Amino acid sequence: MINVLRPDAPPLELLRRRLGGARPLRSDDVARFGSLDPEPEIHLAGEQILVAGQEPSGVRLVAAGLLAETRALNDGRRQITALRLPGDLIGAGWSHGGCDTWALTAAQTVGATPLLGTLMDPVVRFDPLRSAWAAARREDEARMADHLVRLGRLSAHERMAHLLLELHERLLRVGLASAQGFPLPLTQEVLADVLGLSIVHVNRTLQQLRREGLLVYRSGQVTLPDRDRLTDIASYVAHADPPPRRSSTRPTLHAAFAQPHG
Amino acid sequence: MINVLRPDAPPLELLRRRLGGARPLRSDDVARFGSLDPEPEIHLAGEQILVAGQEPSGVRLVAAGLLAETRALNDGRRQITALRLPGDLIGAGWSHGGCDTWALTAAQTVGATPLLGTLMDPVVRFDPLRSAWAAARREDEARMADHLVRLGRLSAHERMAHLLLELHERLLRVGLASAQGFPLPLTQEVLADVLGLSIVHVNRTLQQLRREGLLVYRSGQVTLPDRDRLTDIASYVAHADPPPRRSSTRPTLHAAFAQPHG
DNA sequence: CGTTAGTTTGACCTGTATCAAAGCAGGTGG
DNA sequence: CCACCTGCTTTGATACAGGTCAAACTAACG
Repeated sequence: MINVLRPDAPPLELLRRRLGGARPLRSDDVARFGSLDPEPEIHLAGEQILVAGQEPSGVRLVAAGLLAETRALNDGRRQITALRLPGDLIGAGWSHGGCDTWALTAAQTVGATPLLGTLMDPVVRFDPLRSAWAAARREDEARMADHLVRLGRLSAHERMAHLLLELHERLLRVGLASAQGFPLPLTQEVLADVLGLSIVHVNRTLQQLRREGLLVYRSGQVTLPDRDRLTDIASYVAHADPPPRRSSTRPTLHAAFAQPHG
Repeated sequence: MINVLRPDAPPLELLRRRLGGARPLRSDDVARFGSLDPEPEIHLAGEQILVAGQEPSGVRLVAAGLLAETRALNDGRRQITALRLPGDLIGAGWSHGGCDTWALTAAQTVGATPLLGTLMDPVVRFDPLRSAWAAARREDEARMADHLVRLGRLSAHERMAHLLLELHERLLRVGLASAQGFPLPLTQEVLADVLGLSIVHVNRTLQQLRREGLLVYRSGQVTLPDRDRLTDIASYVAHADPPPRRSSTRPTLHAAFAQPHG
């Protein structure tokens, strides 16, 4: 039924891969805390999963498919603040404030509240899973900062390259990508809403990447023939390993704000 | 010494105001958990406070002055991912991943690790301070989503209006703004780096707002003569009270991503 | 086959960036 | 007290990235 972005592994294993960032988790590291809800929920493509303002009841794990968190303006403009892939968590503490969550493709989610609830239990301290969980949260925030830079300071090309690399990295971790590429069943409209561009310009940007031999994108399947060059173009910094991000180039943030005058 | 953006209240009271969002905290709600470090730290304008990649040792409260979290690209482009005002927290769990933190003005921070550490202590459950803390984290995330929308989908004018309203709201809460305006000792370069615009364009945008009678900005002091109109222009949604953000206008996120073809 | 959602193309327009230079403090040293 | 820096703001001229509009093309789907 859900045949695209369906991992080869069961949800719990997916969560293990996802949370095991720097140092992999053993499967009992995860299982020890309990299990996921037995009954997964199925979402149709285009279905709304979480509503802005309405505090979600708990945490759910994306088991298959692709979700998006969106903000919409009255006039129809829309911004996707995050794409959620299999292995990602949504709901309390994970979804962005004031955003709706939609299924971009047919999708499947399973409840993870009890499992992640125990994780917060006081009895548990200094546990591999717990620190993995904290690391995952930190990564999530760092990716949001990435997104801010993408929207604020990168050109359309750089943005697209950057996004593709991010998705590749994330899908790779949960076993949904190969070294060369990954499935990406997205409309150009969705890409536009992620990247803060118009549909038409997304189209042209994709074409240019193709012309440059940096991208093959056919029937929802992305191939990146030259990741190094893309990385270079996008100033992409991987998050996989510990992120030793170098600091600012400009030596100081020139200050002296004593008495500006507007 | 630090005379701009210095609250009239001591740091602990500042924290109380800041965390008491929807329902105000009583001062002993906060004090009960301990006190802040006795020894505040002074930062010169332009000084770097936290370095990207280097996990900060704990949490600090901004007691006075203005900080920025930044990401920089090799070629000198820079994006400010967040402005931190008095009352805000920085460090573990609060600062954005992979960002440097700078003092934009002379500033003062005080350690809050022990206080907020006890807050996470298991013994404490269902406490006003704890839920205020959680709400503050949620708001922080929502503001980041705001920022994403600002950069991705708003025009220069809308961005500026939106930012001014946000700052006003935040400063108001900690008692640093009046109903009409607030101090904003920022360079146009900094505004540009927040809004993802060029310095020159920030200047022109400010001028237009002035011409329209929506903004007075002199010697680091902002006045907003017509907040309602600004709110309208920017599609600004306040965060102060519980945020009942209405959902998308477009009824569905048209899907059918079965087999797109790039 | 017609319908519908998505992609592609072309022509054109505009918001914002860039470059360069001039104005304006406030701070410093003579 | 003036003259000069220096950092910031303002202005003008010009270029370009990316938006908008409209229409044609393509491919699924019933």
